[in-house]
Amino acid sequence: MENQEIARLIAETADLMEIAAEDSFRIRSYRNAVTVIEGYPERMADILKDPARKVTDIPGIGKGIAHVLGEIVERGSFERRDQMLEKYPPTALEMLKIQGLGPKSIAMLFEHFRVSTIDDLERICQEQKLRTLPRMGAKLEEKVLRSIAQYRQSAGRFHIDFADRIALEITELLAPLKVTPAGSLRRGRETVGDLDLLVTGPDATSALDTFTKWTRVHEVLAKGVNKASAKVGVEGLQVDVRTLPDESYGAAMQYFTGSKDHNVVLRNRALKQGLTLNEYGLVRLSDEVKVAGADEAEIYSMLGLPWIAPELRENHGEIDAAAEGRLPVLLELGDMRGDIHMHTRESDGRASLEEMAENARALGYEYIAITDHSKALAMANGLDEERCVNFARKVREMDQSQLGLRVFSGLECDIRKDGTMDLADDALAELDLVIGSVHSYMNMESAEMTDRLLRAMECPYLKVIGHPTGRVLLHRDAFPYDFERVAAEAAKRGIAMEINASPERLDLHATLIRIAKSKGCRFTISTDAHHPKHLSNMRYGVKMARRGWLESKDVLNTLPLKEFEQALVGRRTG
DNA sequence: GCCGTTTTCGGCCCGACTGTTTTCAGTCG
Repeated sequence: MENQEIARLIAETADLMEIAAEDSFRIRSYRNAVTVIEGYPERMADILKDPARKVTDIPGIGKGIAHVLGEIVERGSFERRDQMLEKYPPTALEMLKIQGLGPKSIAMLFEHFRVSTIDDLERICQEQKLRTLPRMGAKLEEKVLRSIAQYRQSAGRFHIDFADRIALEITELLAPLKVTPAGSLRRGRETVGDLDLLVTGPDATSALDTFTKWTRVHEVLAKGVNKASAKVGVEGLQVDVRTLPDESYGAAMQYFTGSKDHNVVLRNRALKQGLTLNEYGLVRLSDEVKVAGADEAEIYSMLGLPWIAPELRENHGEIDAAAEGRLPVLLELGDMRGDIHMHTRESDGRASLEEMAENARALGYEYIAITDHSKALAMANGLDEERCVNFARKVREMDQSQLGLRVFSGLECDIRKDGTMDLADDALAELDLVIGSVHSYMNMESAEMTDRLLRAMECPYLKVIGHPTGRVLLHRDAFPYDFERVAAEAAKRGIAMEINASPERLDLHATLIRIAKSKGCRFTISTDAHHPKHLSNMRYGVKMARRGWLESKDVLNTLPLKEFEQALVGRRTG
């Protein structure tokens, strides 16, 4: 049993305990254990097996959780979880994802109406019965119905890092066969509906057996000679594995990478040249001779095009651009020289400045900026003016030579409701880098939100707009505002737009990146890491930037240290 | 349930809003 899985079982139980109104501190301990276990570099199952070691030596794990771990590893569940599931059906957990409802309301709904599924909940709202419960009314019914619609829309889709992880696990499972993800994962879409994996190599057919017998496979949907489909993990991501002969590998990659729209245009182009393109190859119509198939680039080349990066294949002008030789030279992960949005224990991060720096250095960066939260985020223990100034001083006085890379003092400063910054100017002036972010009042009218952001940009110390649309993938939509106007103003003032690389956000997305670029904006790509392991999420931000047609020169944290400092760091009077 | 001890139990993060009230519980971040 993997740590992720163990953590999930405990987290679910904590949710159910909250609905059951159990002791909140006990629940917190469970939740704390979840984060510890998720982030722990060794498998809990292995530590439990080793008589020389004790899981209780891990901070956050005491006797109680140790017992729980033992039970989980032994039989896949534990006593309190079983008790909770007796009381509430597991579908009750789903309802926690609906905005406006918390554990108390869910418990009440269950008691009064036996509501335990999203469908039940929807019916109760439509029948206007929710409002008959104490402290609930028509507005809440509306809000819940809206949230249900959003929830349904995102159901069956998965974050990119999850799909990526599964793809990697299957690649390892099927080694030494060559496994390549195609589909939306290869194109770098921010969420993935199902995972397409192409497999080639000698004896590829046995790969289908290995795959369908894999312990993480939950349900086999179909299995033939060349293809198997299965739901993987309890999350139920559908994975399609196809085996292919070498000679059509390139054609299959091209075909299954998509997008559908890109492929339609490409096949039409082929037809005009007397060729037909399918998943087996590019074939000349006149004599049915296959002219390309093994190599993807060769297919594009035979169609008179340079190879087009998968991230661009959305039929958003990339085929014309390719034909006319004006494809961008896309940014690459290796171009990134720094990560300039991350948190430490000073606010809501999980590691120290030194730990973050050490891990960033291991990734080859030349510099980072530590940007903890400001005081408006009380729950995140945000910094007030005094702590902020002290932090800047501490960074200035630090002996950075030990760290092996340059650390900038920064802040992710809240943009308040009225567009003013959460901390006073004289405090912000002490910092190397100020990111301004919206974390509250996200349901403002578009015009109001536009004014708020324009006003924020009047602050002379603001250098970057953090996660500019506030979306949380599969959970919360972007807040509306006049993006073009804000982007134009940012460009004018030399304020960069952030591409937040967290797989939960990936904000900005491709369309807005292209709009912002057309307005003259420059960008930063950062992970918003709250833990050293999040630093590797940079690759998803880079994918998003590539989907937005960005080149290295568009992104400020590709610059070498000295130039980056000149471009973005330091005091400016406006 | 964990931690850190003043070794046997008390402390553990909180401010603000929202929708419902008519003084505040529940949700959110």
